[in-house]
Amino acid sequence: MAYWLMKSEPSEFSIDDLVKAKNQTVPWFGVRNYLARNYMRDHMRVGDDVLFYHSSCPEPGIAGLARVLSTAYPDETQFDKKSKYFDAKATRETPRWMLVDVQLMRKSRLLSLAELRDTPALQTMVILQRGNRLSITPVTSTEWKSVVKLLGK
DNA sequence: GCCAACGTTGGC
DNA sequence: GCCAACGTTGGC
Repeated sequence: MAYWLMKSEPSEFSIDDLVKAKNQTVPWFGVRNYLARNYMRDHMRVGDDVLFYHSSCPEPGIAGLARVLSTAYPDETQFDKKSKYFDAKATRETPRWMLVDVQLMRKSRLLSLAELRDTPALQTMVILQRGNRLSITPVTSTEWKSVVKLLGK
């Protein structure tokens, strides 16, 4: 069992969108970074736990808990000429971008970035390291437990 | 394969 | 809107 933090811009896809989504599940489309892709393709397993993080917004922070619902499969948006995620170099025979399905466990209070920074037990989080911009990062079990504790219940 | 230029991310 | 950080591109 592994733990992950996955960033989403709420203007594009928020925790409330996930609450409303069919089966409260979303294909994690739009990742266009190789390391983040590799985490999904090579390291995520069904049942892994996910921190759903809101980025590039007025109140960045953890907005809910989710889990990995599928193994990796091709991201359809890479084939869609009308999508901003279209990739001319990707083909169905040799897809370049893979994703997993993510299902809501529960929406939480917003655990703000400031609060994360103020929590000694969370200083090791990749997302808090200087210069880190990766949209998917591994989380340790210790960090996970600390976050759940801060969220309460 | 190097590396300068350029583009993107994302908090502030 | 700024800008630090870092990934990608492309000429050589």
